[in-house]
Amino acid sequence: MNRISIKDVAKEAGVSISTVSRVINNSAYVKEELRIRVEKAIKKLNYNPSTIAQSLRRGKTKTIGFVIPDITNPFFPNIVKGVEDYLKKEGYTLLLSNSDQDLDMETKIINTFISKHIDGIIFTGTGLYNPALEKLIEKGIKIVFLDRILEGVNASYVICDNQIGIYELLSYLYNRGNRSYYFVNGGKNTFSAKIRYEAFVKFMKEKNIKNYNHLYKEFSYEAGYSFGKKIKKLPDVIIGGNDLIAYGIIDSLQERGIKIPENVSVTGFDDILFSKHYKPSLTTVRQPIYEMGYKAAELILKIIDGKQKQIKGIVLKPQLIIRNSTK
Amino acid sequence: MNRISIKDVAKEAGVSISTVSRVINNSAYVKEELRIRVEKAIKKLNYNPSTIAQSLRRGKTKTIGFVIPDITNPFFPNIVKGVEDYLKKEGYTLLLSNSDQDLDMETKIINTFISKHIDGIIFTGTGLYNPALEKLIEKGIKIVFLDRILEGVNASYVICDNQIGIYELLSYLYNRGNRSYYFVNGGKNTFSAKIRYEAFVKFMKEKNIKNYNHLYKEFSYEAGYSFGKKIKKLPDVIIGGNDLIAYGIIDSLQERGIKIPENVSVTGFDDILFSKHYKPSLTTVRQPIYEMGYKAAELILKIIDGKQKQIKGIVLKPQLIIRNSTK
DNA sequence: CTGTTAGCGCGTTCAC
DNA sequence: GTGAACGCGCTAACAG
Repeated sequence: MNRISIKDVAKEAGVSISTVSRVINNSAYVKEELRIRVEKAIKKLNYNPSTIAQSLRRGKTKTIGFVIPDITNPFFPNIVKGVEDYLKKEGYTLLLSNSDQDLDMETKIINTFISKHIDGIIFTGTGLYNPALEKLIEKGIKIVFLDRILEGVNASYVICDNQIGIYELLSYLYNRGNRSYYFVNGGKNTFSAKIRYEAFVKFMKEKNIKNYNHLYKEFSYEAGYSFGKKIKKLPDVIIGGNDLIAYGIIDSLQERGIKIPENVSVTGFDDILFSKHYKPSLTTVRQPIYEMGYKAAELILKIIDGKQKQIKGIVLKPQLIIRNSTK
Repeated sequence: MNRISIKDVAKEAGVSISTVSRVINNSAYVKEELRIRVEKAIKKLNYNPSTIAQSLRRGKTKTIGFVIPDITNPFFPNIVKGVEDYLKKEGYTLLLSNSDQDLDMETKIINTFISKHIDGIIFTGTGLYNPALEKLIEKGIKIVFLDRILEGVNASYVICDNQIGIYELLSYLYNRGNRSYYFVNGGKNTFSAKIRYEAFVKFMKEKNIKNYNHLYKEFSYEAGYSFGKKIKKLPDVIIGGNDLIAYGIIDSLQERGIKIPENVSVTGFDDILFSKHYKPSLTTVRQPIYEMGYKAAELILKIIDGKQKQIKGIVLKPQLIIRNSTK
């Protein structure tokens, strides 16, 4: 249980602690001979510098907090991976925490992060405005919003262009002759659902389509499933707010003997891991999930390093993926 | 950018920093009046105690490191959730890191963890022996192995009883009249693959089955897919080393026009999220994934608190899940 | 080029 | 019951 400190190394090497510090950080020239002695001592004692002491001293922790709603939602692992990969590359540590879609938990996490002196935070919140965010800004902790923007909070963000995604999806379907649409969307107070809804309505107006419906439910398999169980009159296309919803719709319709895409087309949004293996494979809009995480990490570090002064929004392009759930 | 420290609070409240400290930690009685003044000051200044200063002082960080191979593998999100949920409940923080199945990365992570003074580590490694683990033990950092045991390392662990899982699966299949088996397994140097292989062979011997094959590949969809593309003579059952392998096998066989389970039964292991929605839905062995994480977190904290002195192995029971990919 | 020293924010004696 | 002072491990400024 004996933590080895810089003192022990100094003693072992017969130098002062500052010399050890210099060797560790390569912060000043140290005579070859001493450096070697220090390095040997470090090896011998199995010394690891204490990050927490360094952080206390430097006033920076090289740690980025990342708040996500739920890691078990298949959308997030890849985004986390993107964040982590970039941060690791830059010598930063990721502090990840699930908010479980709960505002209080979100607040708690933010406070923990503040206590832990994180240098910056990447925020994929529950979708509702959280006053704790002000505190963050007040303390000078940098923020990047990821996958959603929060009204009233003026901060940098990385999102995917949902409007274009919906537009391309609908254009494709429209050009193939589909004329009636049902949009089964995610939760009403989420950024993604709202923005997709807007893009949907805009397209309907643009093409002067009257035969359409829209419903806010939830971004889950079950939401899609329960919808598919009940729907009476089938439109040409059912748009799932995300892939999970589409899966649920497909399964419930198939159980009712309805054929996809022969009787009705079904689409998703996200292109998560299994969408290409679904039966039928899912026509959907691919978000560059990993890249979104990667870019967000890149952006937050830029802001922290002062290389990015103004607020910046990065908007990534989605990609229409045509598979076998549509005709 | 002005961090508020205990000093500021003390000044604001007109007391000494020790009094503030006592209020924060409830470590000694403080006169009602002062306590209230301190609490007011904390509120007013929006003060959060510095965890890193506390850690430095106390010599404990209330942080647990968790090494996993890859968060984008659908097996892991739930296990992470289990770990995180328990740790949060106990006021601990989780430090998660992906090793990307790379031994060097693993070592790097361990060193980072040591530098960060984690109090304990939950370890789901690449499967190969890592000398850096000795260092951990040497430093008195507690370890719990999760989902795998490492030969030669004497430490506590939480695993699922793979043998029973395989046994029950095979018994079921055998009792239904299946007599020839092909086991498409994960990577040769992983704990899970080895132990499942052993259980498989044991059963074959026990029932005196001669008509069986075994192959070490990889725990991935692609591994299963490439196998299914090539296999000539179909056995009664193809056992996938995990669900992903089974998915790949199913898809490739179906593409060849082979019907499942009519022409051949296919099984998996794990019961990840999509297995119940697969087509056909997958017969598999469910591991209590979330619970494994939860128990591991519970165990590591027990060890840290000194409530668990001896090395302890927790073995969770799997559950046979019969669905439509077998006959 | 190297050593001495102050202090980052906090908890914990030890006096009072 | 409360405050002053020390030190956790480290870096940065300063002195030599």
